[in-house]
Amino acid sequence: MKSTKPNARLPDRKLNITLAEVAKMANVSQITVSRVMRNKGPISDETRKNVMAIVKKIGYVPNRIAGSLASARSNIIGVAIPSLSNIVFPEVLKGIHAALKGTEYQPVVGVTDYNIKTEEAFVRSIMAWKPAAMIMAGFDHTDAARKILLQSGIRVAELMDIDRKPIDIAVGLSHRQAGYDTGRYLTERGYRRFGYVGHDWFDDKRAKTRYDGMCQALAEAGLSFVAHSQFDGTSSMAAGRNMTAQLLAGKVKVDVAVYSNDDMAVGGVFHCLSASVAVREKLAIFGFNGLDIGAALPMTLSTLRSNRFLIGKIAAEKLLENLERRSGRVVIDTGYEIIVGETA
Amino acid sequence: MKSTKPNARLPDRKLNITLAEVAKMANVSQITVSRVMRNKGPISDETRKNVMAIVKKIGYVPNRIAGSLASARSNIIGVAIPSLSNIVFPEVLKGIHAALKGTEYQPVVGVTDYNIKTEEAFVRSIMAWKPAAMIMAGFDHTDAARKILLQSGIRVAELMDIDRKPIDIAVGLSHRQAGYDTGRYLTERGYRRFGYVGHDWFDDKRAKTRYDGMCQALAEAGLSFVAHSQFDGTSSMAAGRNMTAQLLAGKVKVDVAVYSNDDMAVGGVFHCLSASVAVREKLAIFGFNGLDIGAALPMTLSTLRSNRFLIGKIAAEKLLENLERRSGRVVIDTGYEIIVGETA
DNA sequence: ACACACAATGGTAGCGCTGTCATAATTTTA
DNA sequence: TAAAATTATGACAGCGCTACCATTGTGTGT
Repeated sequence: MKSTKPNARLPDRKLNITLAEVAKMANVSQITVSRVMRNKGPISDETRKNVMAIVKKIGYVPNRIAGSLASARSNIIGVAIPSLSNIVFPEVLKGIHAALKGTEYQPVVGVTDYNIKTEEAFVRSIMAWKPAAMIMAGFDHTDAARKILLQSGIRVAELMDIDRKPIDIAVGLSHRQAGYDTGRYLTERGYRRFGYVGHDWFDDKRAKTRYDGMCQALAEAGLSFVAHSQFDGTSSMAAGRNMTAQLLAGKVKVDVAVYSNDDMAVGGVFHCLSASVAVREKLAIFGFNGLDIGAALPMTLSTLRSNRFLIGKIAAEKLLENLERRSGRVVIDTGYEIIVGETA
Repeated sequence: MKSTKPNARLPDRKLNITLAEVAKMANVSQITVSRVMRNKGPISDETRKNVMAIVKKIGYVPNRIAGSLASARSNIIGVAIPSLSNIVFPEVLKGIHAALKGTEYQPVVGVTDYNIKTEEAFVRSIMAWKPAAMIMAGFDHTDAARKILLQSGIRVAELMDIDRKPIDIAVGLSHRQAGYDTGRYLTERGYRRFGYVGHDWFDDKRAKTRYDGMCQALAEAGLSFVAHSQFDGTSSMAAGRNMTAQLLAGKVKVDVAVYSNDDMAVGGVFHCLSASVAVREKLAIFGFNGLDIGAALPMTLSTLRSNRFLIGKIAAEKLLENLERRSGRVVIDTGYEIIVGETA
């Protein structure tokens, strides 16, 4: 025994109870125990009861690694999300967990930090576990990652928007349409001098798509954004506050500010509250996402609800519904809804 | 060939490239390829280059399931958290991901919905994957779960507080002490008539512990809470708003409200803003957690920073530092810090 | 009474990899 | 220059389970 080696195999390998031992104790074959554990194939009630009694007694836990190797399938579902900081993604995760609860499937989450190279590494690493399916939040992948996903043959759901062509399944909403509807809503309410308060579009292409949609709606009304205040980083309430201050300090006067999302918009409300700018009378505010905080604010936030929980839930359900990849692509629109609040 | 069987084994099993094929193509043995892939053992530069070229060429991805079975160890780290709704837990997850980034380990997250039976089911299910370690957010487990964790022999980190005795490693802060310090801070600032605004303690024992700590500090100053407004559910800004309204509507007048956490406290600030109650002059507000929103508010929130990210990060680092369970228990205090804001 | 279905069980051969030990070729040391 | 150490590689036997096929017994229809 070399003392330099930190560990030979598992500590006290013998402690691991195996199928074979259960089988011996129950006086049946291994395959019978296997069938009992998996509830598969015909087993007499008596045999089942005997086997289960022994399983309980000695605390046998099947080794899924061995099982997966033998059956060439695992109960793992890979989930790649860009960030955990933006509350939106934990909510998607919640939906996924909700759909997977009670099933045998386990989500394995990778955080990509908005980096498609990191995402590719995650995809590679998870593929080594022969996952049953994959969920990707977003449509930006490296060519290599896309190829791996395509060739794997397993189902792949790409979440958040439906404005781009998916590998297999897309679940989300049309951000272009959402932006367009936001523009329509605000022009119909009589706003004319539009300002945009946003965050970095590089990592958040969807914010850009919404912006484009809004521009279209404004153009149709003979309008356009007259001022921009864009933060060079990820969205946050603090950024929303600062960028709003900047927008209002500019020479061009605006009567409504459209924000890249609710975090930024809430920051805008906070700025107005502390700078005594009358929200709506002096500056109307419109967000995106429909976070809970919007409804708790001193004045409820006008925004557009994206159904993040639903996106995750439906995606996972759709995957489980049919784990074999079918021929055509599937696009599921989870929709959205304008929340008429007091700020716009 | 029976057409009733949906699939024999994996669809097109032949497409799965194995070690053996790489070995054959490279004219070396399987074990040599294995060593190249794992960067383990002595391999000549030439062999390595040859093998890697073929791996790249045919897109070989090692099957970790087979590897784990053979080596009796996996790179999975189980993570049990009670919820994804409370932003605190995604932040812990962030810390865990940060620590695991660049290592071979993959966290597998289970959400328990504050239910220890659900937690136990997750522990069982994850144990079937022979995880390298476990991270549990919280100390409440069923006896069965505790037994499984104890007997597994793997390292187990229990997060969030250090007021209770851990199975193996505890990482967090003393909520009792944090509560006590909150009490001291506020009494020293001259507040005398204390109100408590909280949420359900059943799922959140730590909130109760903080409350107890505060009571002790108040008692030492000859004081005590004169009013309570407790919400029968999980914390939220909306609940904080309503409960604050209720507190102020009560007969007993208070000059400071201590909240069970920042979500509730922010709700309190919102109520004051919309009901024109002068924060601090009429009602001082103190939270717990130190969320980002507190700093973005029209008036910065006085609160106590718990280092959630750090808790997750340190826990994961500590586990990796030594994956064999040692003799004694380890307790790591990640500390906290009172944030002196404008609300108290 | 006989073929035929079907329920209940078992034998066997892997799944794709890694641990262990063995071997051959080289270099270093005394 | 022989012996020891080191480097580079390979053979082989599993890891613990499940797919596949085979085998036995029991009831059913005609």
